[in-house]
Amino acid sequence: MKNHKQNPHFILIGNQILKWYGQNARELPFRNTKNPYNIWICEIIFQQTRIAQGMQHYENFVARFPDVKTLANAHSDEVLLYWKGLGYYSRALNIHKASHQIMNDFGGVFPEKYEDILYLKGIGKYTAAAVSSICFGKQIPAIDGNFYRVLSRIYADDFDISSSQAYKYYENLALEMIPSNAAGDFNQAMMDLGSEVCKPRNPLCSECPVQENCIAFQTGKISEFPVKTKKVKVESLELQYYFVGFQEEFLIKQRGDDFIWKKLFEFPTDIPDDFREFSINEKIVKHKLTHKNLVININRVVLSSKSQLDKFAFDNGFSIINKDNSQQKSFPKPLENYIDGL
DNA sequence: AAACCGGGGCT
DNA sequence: AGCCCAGGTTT
Repeated sequence: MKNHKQNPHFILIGNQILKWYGQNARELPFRNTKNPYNIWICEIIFQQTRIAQGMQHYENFVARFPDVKTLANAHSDEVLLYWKGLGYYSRALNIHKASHQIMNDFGGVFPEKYEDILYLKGIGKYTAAAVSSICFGKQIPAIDGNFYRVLSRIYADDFDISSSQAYKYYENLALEMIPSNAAGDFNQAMMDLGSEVCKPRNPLCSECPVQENCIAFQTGKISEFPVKTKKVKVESLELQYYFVGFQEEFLIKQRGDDFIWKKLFEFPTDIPDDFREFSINEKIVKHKLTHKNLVININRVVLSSKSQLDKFAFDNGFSIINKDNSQQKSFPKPLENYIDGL
């Protein structure tokens, strides 16, 4: 690995990026506050999630849960409901757990120490650094995908950014680069530069404040960086569901917190043998996740009376929900689509 | 250190 | 069809 500490320009680069940010910062709702609660929520929502995709969720979430206490007092099912469609549902459950940690371990006040923030569920080094720098002025770099991409291009680093060494490497580099007393703005500058200019594809190098110092650009090799060798394995999987309904009501059950779709609601995955002969395979839905290609068989069991539905639910531990109330539960996307199409 | 995890948007 | 995204947790 190269040693950039001998590069006399890295402080200059940090200042160039910060100056660019002063003139080109995106106007985002959470840029108007340094309230750690709001910054925390937005950082979690925007983990692995595009700004445009998560913006409405952020607005809805902080409107319903404006502070730690409100969040801690809510039921986890309602927190999940506000997460519907975002994916990585562990994030919602962890936010809820962390709100309890803040109430119990920090007297309901969001902690200011980096180590305390890192201790909270769902907060790793990136998020702890982001909150620390933005809300509390700590001189800590928040290393995210944008950071890797921008710096790997500037220095034409050809080592794998998904390797565990990359974090330490860029953390050390960033510490030399952050303008003093401006870590929060610098970290956000890297996010904006990475998403608006130094984009994964078709970067706008003509608008880049560090174009002259970017080795990848100067050597015409922008498209070769960052180097990422990790390949995503995609597994095919078949799921069975039985839609058991009568008139406007049907059966649901809450998932466990293992596998996918943690704590979301779904249809029965199995039914007693004597009902299977009355089920028809109504629909096959294909659903792509990042790591799994799902084939979902939705079988339908039509019952002949309300009392039959009630007995079915009681005997097998299912809950009954009315189609009109299904919006109040959080279903996986393909099941939500099925319900909407009823 | 490496594997795993949802969904949407983009090319 | 593959890649990416304001990463964290588990093994």
